[in-house]
Amino acid sequence: MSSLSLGTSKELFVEVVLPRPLEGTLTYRLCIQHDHSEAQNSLMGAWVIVPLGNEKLLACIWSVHTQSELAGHKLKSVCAILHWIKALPSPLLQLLSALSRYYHVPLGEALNLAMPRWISKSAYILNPDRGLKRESTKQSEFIFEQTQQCLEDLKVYDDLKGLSQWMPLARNAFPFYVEPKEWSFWKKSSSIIELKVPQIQVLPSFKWRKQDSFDQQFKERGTVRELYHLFAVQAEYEHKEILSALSHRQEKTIRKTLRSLLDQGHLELLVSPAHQAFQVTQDSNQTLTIKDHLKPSKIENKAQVPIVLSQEQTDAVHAIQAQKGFAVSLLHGVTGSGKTEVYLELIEALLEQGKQALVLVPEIGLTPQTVARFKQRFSVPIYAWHSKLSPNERIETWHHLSQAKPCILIGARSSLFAPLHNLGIIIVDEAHDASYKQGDGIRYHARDMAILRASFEQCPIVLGTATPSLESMQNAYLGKYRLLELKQRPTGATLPNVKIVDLRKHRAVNQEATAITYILAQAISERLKRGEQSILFLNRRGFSQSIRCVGCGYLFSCPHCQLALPWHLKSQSLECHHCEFKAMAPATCPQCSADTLAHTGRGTERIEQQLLSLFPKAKIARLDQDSSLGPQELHNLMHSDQVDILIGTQMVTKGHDFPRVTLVGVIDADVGVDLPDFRANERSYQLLSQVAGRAGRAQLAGEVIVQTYRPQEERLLAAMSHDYQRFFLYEMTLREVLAYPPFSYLANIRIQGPASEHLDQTLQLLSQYVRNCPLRGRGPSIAPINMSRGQQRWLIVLIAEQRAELHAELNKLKPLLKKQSRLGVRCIIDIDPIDFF
DNA sequence: AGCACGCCGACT
DNA sequence: GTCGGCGTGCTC
Repeated sequence: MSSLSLGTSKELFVEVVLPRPLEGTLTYRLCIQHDHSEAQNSLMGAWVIVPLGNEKLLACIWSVHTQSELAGHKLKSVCAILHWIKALPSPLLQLLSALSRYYHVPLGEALNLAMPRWISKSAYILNPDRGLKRESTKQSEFIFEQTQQCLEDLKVYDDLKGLSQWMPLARNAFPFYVEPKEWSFWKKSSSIIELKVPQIQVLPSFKWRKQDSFDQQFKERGTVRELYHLFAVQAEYEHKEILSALSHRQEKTIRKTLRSLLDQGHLELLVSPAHQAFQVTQDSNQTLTIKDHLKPSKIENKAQVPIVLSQEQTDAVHAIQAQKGFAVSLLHGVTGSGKTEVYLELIEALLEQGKQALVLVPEIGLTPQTVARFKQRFSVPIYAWHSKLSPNERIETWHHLSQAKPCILIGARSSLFAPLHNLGIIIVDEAHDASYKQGDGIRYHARDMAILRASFEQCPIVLGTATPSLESMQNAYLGKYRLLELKQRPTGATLPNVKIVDLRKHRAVNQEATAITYILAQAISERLKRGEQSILFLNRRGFSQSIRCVGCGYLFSCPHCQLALPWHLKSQSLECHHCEFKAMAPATCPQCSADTLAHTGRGTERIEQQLLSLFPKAKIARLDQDSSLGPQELHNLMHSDQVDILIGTQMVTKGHDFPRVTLVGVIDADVGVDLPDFRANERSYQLLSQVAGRAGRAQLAGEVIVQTYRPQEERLLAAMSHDYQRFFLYEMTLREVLAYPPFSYLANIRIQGPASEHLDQTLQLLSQYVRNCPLRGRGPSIAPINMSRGQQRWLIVLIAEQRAELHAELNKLKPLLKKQSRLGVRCIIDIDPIDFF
């Protein structure tokens, strides 16, 4: 290299990942000022602005090199390093890379998962290209000259440049006055560029440059004079401080004066690093101030009563702690066996070592309760991370996590990609929960990615669940995971009694309440008398499954999805649960015009109605997606005894602890098992187990009554006898015979788009592929759920005995899918799918 | 993804 | 003769 004049400037080549569906990285030039050997390391994962085509994009540095094959060729340069956003930690880079390969997603798209996208509005940076030579069409020469002129006028340019280090500034964040005309000229002449980048709060301040020589003018005129007096006391003020010190003046006047002082060179503009800006902001309902957590952390156990773990719990904690570095533990404990105490104990030990903990929970719904529980115990900051965070909360959390101080992050799927810089443990709570699998976009499984992240972080990971997925349990038996069992409830509560009611033999209690047998009604009535609570579970919302004409058999179904249309009491209409379709039900059959329409099947709304007729004096609440009951509200209602009977869908099975519930009734234990999905049994088992666990969690003994048409099925019997082993052995046999996971590996290919020649062509090509494919394959078959507006959905399932085979085949197929995708036919690869619709 | 380039059909 | 459709390929 020729330009090593003083060794102060060095040219590097950086591989950059851009948020575009590009498979790999692109190479850019980067000049850094000081030749620190660390510089190269700190650049890994750094956030930068780079040019791509006509745009400037936020991107991430993947790797740094001193040479490149592409050197000498048309390489563009990095515009700016956004040094105030902490670089992605390298385990996260590794995770994205692995995810990209595993789920067959371009690296650039995977990057989106970890991008700091708290974009507020447009931000502006100085154009790095300005002053560079442009192609000499007359027009651009003209603009070039004008720009030069403009910059001459812009005396504060150096200040701005110093400020910027490419700091993006919103228009109103400029701390001094900018004429509207001037602003628009800057924009037109490309002196500044509009960007969509993560924008942070900027804390500009002003410094008086020449303290000794004050001009006469400052002693005379109003605002200038006041500013002079201000700066006589202290050389430097934050912009905000100046505004409040001169609050009797108009803000515009102050900004104008500041501008002129800047232009004359009396003032200097400074900007605090962003993370410092966040030290002053503070969440009012956070128990700790942020300043507190910046102090050397003192981890104290806030629990008033010392927590005594049972022998089983202690053993589990020790077993997990005995393993060094990366290790997966499967914590299998029945509901109420105290898994959370194990988590807390493990986390506490790691916080003491100065580490951070990540706790994954299935849905946002139960985050507040979990957060509360953790806050009760720990004095370190506890952050929640979910899609409903406001941009400000997101920015703050991001910066706090980056500080690498001990803290706990509790969040759903996406918190996996949060920039924790000192991760000590990952907990996956309710690890079997299907909501860990992302259902759209990048269809990753948070449980699996959590394991990968832990492996890159070299830290332990705990999968906690009462009903492990077959895959997880299989891995435990194969020795890949450490299996830890919690078999007892430390509170001493006994497991509930279970009664299975065969619907083929037992009639409904009366004509009004067709869904409730005499046995169940009797049990509810007893609870009412004793002042105890009951929960009734039915995994189907709405009033009825649909409406059928008894005369001709016509069934109302969704015109888009071809699925039965559930009828809703509240809206008095038919509502599709898969698309937006909604319609009023006519009084007569559209097919035979008879008035013999009748409701078929039953949903939670109908049960609610039947219960009201059966127990007119009882206080009844309903919990499902249609009821407006919030988690907090429900909690209050249940604990203040304002509810006698709670009826709901699977929402009632999650996370709650209601000590006064002594009866759980399952209205129909067979809902969902007839779906064309090999995991239907597993799901049903998990649901039933959870429901059964709701009864009798405290001192009062619990009872479970299950109504079913299939009292002999293993999923039911195993769930009711709290016998996971029994279910596991039974279901594994089935899976092995049918060669389904965990005995094979699946991928779905979803094809969707408007009906067209391209779609036909795609299907043709793919069906040809499936026929010649060495893997077992099904399809393309039309998906039962079709989308609205003439869209079609088709599905291909590929089944392989080895992971490697599957990936190899998909890699072969990918170019074709990509090509068709650009023809308006969306082709999506879904690895380890959980739904087959 | 966005965008430019390029190659064929219907219009001032 | 051009405008504009979309199929194709590239972006450092």
